[in-house]
Amino acid sequence: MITKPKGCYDIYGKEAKNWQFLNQIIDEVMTNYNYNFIRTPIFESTELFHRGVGETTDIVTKETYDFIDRGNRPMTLRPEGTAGVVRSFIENKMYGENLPVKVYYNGTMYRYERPQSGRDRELTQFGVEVLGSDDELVDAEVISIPVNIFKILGLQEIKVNINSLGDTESRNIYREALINYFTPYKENLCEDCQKRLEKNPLRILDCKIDKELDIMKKAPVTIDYLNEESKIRFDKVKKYLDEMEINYEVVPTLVRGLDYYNHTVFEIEAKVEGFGSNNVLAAGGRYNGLVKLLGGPETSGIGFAAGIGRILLALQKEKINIPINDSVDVFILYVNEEEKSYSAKLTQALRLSGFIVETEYNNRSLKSQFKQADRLNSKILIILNSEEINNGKIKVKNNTTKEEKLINIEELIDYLDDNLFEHCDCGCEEHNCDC
RNA sequence: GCGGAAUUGGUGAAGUGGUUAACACGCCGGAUUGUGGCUCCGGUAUGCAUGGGUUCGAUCCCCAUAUUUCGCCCCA
Repeated sequence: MITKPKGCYDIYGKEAKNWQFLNQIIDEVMTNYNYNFIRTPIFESTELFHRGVGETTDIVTKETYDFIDRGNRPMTLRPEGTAGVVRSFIENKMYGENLPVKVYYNGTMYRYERPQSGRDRELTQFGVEVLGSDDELVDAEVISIPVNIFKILGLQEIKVNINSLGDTESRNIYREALINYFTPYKENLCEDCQKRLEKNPLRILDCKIDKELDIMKKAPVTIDYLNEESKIRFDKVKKYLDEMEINYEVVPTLVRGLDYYNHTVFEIEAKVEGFGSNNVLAAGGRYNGLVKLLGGPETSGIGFAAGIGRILLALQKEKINIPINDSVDVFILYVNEEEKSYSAKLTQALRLSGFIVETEYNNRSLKSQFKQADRLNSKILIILNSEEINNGKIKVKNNTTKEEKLINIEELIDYLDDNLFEHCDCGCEEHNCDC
């Protein structure tokens, strides 16, 4: 048997319905925020990701899907969404447009990692990028997007963590302070942290092994190293979040892995029991240096990305029922070939009239067709009979009330309207109107 | 890249070094020869992930591979 590649998943059945529902919410929310959809290639030149992320990190050296195309060009399946969007921004000279440019994407990303709960090799993320504004209001707005989406979905057990890394100057001073602080205690740190001390000292604060050490608790905190300007900036972001009535916690140990982040960073965690260790549903931050790094003009940027799979997992763990339509309006039953032909004609006509129509495809017994109609939650049954059809009649059954009627064929649409839609008393022709 | 656990029909699973691999759900058919969701009867695995090995014989023991799962590293 040929199996799917490691760390990839088939989405089908009920899960596909949940998936579509979530995507619909995302589209609606992004419309309200007036963000435009952007679609960029699933693979880009390898250099884009290497420059954006930094050559030496583990990410680039062992965690991307790289290949050489037939024209000998080094290519990489995109591991994240930001680099492609920023490339597009630069290449299409969007910096000449009305700024800021506000876009959102929703697509698959590829990371060559060891799969575990909440971490796949092919993952789907949606995310936003705002390019061309350094305003604190944008920071707050970007954080509010996933918060609002989760609120609409009904997720309760989530937590918003924010922090500020400050501008480049603050960040560098802080980094030095961390190295100076930890170096005398190097022997006390775990093996991994000893390596981190040189490679990525900010990450030491995140360490699961060393977090109980006293030296951790007294370690320098980002916020104390912000210069005056960065501090004022961060205060404004918090003020706007307060105005939006968004609950958050300032977590000084929250750092992002990559160098291009500055100022605001945030992540939203699922806190529901049993979620596992990969519990960050959405994460992002400000990256004012990235556009320039990738060859564009000095342009501020901020964005976040959220994993579709993890959000669905969180919904499942919180036992939130997603309202999906798993019923059909009409199921057409038949027995003989003449009736089957009529079914072909009728399904076509009803579907074009906007009804959800099912019929029998396996020539099963009438009894089985009734069972099948129930399995599909059919609201109306149409039982075809050659003799009745030839007399211009058709048999219909309301599967809720079990009331069965023989009606004239011309009356069918009216019958379906009456039985499928609740009519209001206002006399208008609309179904389910709000009056 | 490192470590632990798992892998039996469409599904949930029981089980054993030796002729026909429980049970349940589901599905199909029949009882009811054109009206179902209850009941009863019958049917339903190219055979226990794949490839090697040990053995007279392996689904069961050993090794490898694949996939899944839980952690570590990393987390864009």
